[in-house]
Amino acid sequence: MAGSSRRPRVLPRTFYDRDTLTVTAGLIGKVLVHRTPQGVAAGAIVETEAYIGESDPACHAAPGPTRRNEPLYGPPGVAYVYFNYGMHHLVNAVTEGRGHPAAVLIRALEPLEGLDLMGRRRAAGGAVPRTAALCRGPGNLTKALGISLSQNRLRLTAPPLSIEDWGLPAPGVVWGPRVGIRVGTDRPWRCWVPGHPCVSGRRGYTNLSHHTNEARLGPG
DNA sequence: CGTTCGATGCACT
DNA sequence: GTGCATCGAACGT
Repeated sequence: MAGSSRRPRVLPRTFYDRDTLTVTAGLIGKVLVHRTPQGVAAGAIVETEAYIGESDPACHAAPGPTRRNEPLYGPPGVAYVYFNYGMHHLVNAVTEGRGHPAAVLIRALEPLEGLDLMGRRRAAGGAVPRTAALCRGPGNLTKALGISLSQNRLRLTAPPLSIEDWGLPAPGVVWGPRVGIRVGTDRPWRCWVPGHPCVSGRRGYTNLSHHTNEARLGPG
């Protein structure tokens, strides 16, 4: 089998330098990896959302260039991390870029490596979440992987923070409205693996497409 | 099962 | 001063 010798391959910048919805779906099944002195933490991406351009009212680029959203205007393949609600860090992969500000929010991972480390980071005095919940939700996955503003603007095409192809089978995906936003909710730019227990939202199987009328096989 | 609501810090107007 | 690309506990049905 040719695949048996396949080594993890870091996605090149050209992967991100494409239509954002293509990247949004393409990232499903790829692996987000953070290598730190504490150890390696990695998980397969199972849920993403696209934020595209100044005309998208939910995109941070909507007000035009500001100090915070500057990475969106830079080259693709870079991490855009920001701090929200006074306690959560959210990580995006910049796409297109170069004057066309857009990014893919990474919303959930299936934990693959460094589960103990993730559990320690998530517990923080409390109980350790079960495995499926370690990286469920954009705020939870950054905590589990140790991603904060220190990782803002890092290239995703090289360690310590990278997105890689580990040769996992490409899962089927569905599309639906983005969640957690108050504007731009009409755009079906959320992409996820239907029924996957690590997808955010009320329990894994409430995310089956037949429960979400707007869900489709394509973003429209 | 469902919905509401407080925590908490910072970018932006 | 306002409003968050959230989370989880605390409630109501």
